[in-house]
Amino acid sequence: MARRKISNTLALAVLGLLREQPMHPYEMASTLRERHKDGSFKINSGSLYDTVEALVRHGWIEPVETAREGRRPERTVYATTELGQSEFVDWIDELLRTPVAEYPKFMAAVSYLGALGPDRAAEALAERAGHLVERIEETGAVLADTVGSGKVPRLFMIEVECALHAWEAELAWTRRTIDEIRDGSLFWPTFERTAEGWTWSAPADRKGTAG
Amino acid sequence: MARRKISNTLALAVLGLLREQPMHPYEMASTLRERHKDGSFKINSGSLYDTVEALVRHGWIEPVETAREGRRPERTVYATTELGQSEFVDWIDELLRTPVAEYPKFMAAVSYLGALGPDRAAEALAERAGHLVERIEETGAVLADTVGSGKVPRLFMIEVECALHAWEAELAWTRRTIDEIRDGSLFWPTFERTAEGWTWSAPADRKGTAG
DNA sequence: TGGCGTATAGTCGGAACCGACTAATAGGAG
DNA sequence: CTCCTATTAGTCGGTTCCGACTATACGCCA
Repeated sequence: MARRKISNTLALAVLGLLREQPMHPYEMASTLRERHKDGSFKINSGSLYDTVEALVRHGWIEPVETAREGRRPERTVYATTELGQSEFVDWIDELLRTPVAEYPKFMAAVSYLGALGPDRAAEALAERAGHLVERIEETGAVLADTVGSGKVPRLFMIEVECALHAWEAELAWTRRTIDEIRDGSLFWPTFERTAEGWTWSAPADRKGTAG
Repeated sequence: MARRKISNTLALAVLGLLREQPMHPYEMASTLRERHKDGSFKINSGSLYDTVEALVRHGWIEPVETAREGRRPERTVYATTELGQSEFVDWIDELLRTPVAEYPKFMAAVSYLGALGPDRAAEALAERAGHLVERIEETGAVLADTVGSGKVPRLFMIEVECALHAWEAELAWTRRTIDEIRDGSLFWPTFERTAEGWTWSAPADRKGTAG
């Protein structure tokens, strides 16, 4: 399976917007922010203009007008091509069907949870849990104010619900892990170097060896 | 809060490994794979060597030996410095405490779920659910074979449990959403351009408009 | 014994990404 | 009316990242 020509999902957002109307890049960025899509797409001016150029190179979008108001910088307005629209749909389809490996920073840190020792680890996770609660509340408020009040159809913000669900799961895992650390059910081994390699202390008289 | 000097978490993995023993980069990569840490860290030879160089530049690790066997390419063996070790712990602490925005591809695709239409969307999500089930089963088998059989302390693979939990949550959301699409409880509006902007069809006689 | 596949170890050039910067205008405070 | 800030619009250069590539050595089967 050949890799996609463009992999930055910001390009997906651009194609999605241009389905509605021709637009210039700056307007794309502000529209995405207005619609709270900046939680799903990393909007960065530099990347955005690079992405738009790449889309033009592949013939998925094309410039339709370059206007100038006063002596402000020129604005180039883009529109999608038919190729762009069909690629848009195919791309979404593929992204939905096939899970790909992601490498969240949190997972990396959890990998070395042991390095903090049980007390500091539990404390750090507790702080994270607090931040997650805030984030979940804020997101809930946003949903209430948009979908909840009927301003926006639910389908148009379904990804926010999805993210919310993911954070709730992370919060649940975090809390459970804090409890397991505190009540000792997550055993905390200690390392030691021996002649044959590494040894760690084990609960219930079990001894393990590696290397 | 100043940004970290090194942001690639692969550097974290390197620091973690060198805590045990001096090593050369190739060995780091194979050790990480052996320990199933390649699900939490994106291991890429190019990035790895770049990362190691960056760590040396910052004084977090240092070369301790350059050996050569036969006419094979030279191997440079590295060890951590004390600075490196303290940065390692601080970095983990920070990553655990502070959630940062991540932009998974799935979230991007879900943002434009509407573009597929209800039938294709449900079908695509169903395929994903199948892949997730496989992945969850495989991961469960790995855990059973390592932690379950007492070969490895649970703490050393805790991030695998964390990832498993996240996939299970994603699977649950995916299944729920498929159901909601199929039974019509996730209403699927249609767009139309009017003089004043955009209009979408709404359930129960409600009409929405956007600028 | 010669040829093929795999493991070892690392290099390199280009693509992608980022965020600080420029520069003009509009809007409000005093 | 002038100064200050926010908004609009986009540019640019440096860093990071990636994966295809090189090159040697080893095992094994025919």
